[in-house]
Amino acid sequence: MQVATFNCNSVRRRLDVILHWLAVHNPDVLALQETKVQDHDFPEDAFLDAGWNVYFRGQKAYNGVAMITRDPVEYVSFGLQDDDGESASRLAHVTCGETAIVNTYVPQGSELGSPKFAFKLEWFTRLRRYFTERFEPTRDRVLWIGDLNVAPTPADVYDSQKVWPHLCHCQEVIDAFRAVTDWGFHDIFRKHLPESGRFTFWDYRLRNAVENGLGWRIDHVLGTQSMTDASVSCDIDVESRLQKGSSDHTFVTASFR
Amino acid sequence: MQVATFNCNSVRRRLDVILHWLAVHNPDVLALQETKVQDHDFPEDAFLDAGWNVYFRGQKAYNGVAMITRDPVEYVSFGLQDDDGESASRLAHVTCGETAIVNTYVPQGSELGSPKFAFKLEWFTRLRRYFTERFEPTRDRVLWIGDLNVAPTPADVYDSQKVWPHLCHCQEVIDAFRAVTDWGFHDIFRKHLPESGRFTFWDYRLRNAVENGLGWRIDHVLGTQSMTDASVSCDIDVESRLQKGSSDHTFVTASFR
DNA sequence: GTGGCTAATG
DNA sequence: CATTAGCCAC
Repeated sequence: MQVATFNCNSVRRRLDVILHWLAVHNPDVLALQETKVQDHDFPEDAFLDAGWNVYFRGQKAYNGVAMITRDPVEYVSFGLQDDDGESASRLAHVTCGETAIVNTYVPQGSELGSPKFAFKLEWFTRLRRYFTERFEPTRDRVLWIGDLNVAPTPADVYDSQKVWPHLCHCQEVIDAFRAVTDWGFHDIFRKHLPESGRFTFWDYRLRNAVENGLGWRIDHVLGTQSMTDASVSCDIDVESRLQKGSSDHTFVTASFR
Repeated sequence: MQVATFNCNSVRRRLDVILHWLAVHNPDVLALQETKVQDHDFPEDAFLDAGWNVYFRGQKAYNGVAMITRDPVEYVSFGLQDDDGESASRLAHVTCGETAIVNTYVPQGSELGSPKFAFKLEWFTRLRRYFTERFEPTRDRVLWIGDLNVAPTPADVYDSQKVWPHLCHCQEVIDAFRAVTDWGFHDIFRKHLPESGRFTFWDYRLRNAVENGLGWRIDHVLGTQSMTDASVSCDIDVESRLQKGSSDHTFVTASFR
């Protein structure tokens, strides 16, 4: 099984990029974040016409998640389900055979110490509860993927000391993230690619950020023990980020036995 | 000599289209309207690097004219010169050898009877004065080209009766336009292509307008008697309008002995 | 429909 | 730098 995640920064703007990537890589599941489109404007037919199944939930201008799958899924839901549906455009959950895949777009947090930052911290807490209430880490095959807006170690940022403390690289956020992983997630990406300098996001505002290594690893592939054991490789499609008309993030792929 | 006119609807958006067209057609002069760019943002280098000379005057968001020439010109000026420079982004005047070429982007007029409509009518009056003060129609080789925002005869609109009275096809505007041509301009386009249904502009908002013949002839090539006598052919590049990423107008070309 | 503008977000 | 929205013009 091959699973991928991509913060596409507008699914409409990135439609050709995504369809091309799907055609070349033919994954079982592609998880998208920041689709930035309301459901009635989602380019559903473009995916259906290319032979994919697509499940999505979005809102105007911000957020939005989608799952593109080769086979229809047995289960799909959106949101943390502890609210009135406000989180629907940040969490998509599908079941493919024995595997649950939870795709999240964790709030970015706006500014350290801001209300949105508090909301981000809470979001990790709510997400931990989401997992504890639904799964048993020693029993279930669970993948947590997506744009988690956290670079959890110094190896995950181009210059940890320089950026610290940052929205995605500060103690509070790392602790909040760790509180989720402590439930029972392992970093599948790091199992296969332990060296530093492997990034998944480069700010548009930094020119030649990719060439100069000015990136962040904030898009993740995490899994329970059984998923981690079953994983055989991970990869970042850096080339795609170098194309013009690309998202500021790129595709991260994981393969499983 | 080959001269062309093109309302490019943003020279920045249309840069590739224009450079490609220049490379293929290699005209002596290409007159552009609606460049929609301030001078400090005009893509001058792109034309210079391709071996062209370029003279331009624009403003923010609206209007803007440019002359692209194979050889440097002996004279260039902008505007009607009866104002504080407000008309500079609607009139470019160059001299190439014995020939004066005046490229205008006549005000569209917004709405029948509006202040902008009155401004349009005035503009033709001011333009007649521009010609009378500078040229002698029986002596001088003068070309008047550009987007004149007038379809002067029923043959110049897809359905004259249906659209009448329209900003670009009503008695007042036709009379104002005729007052200029009466000074001494002949319709060089019509000398070579007398049949109706030859259009240079198709509204973006009408789907398949070109295929359905829903166009207008509002981009013109007019000349004094000597220019008209020297003219050998005219052509509209309809194909260019059918490409995606095209302007709503297309290129009109005239060849001279 | 397709431009460009401003403003906000990231 | 690159999205979105809402505005305006043609």
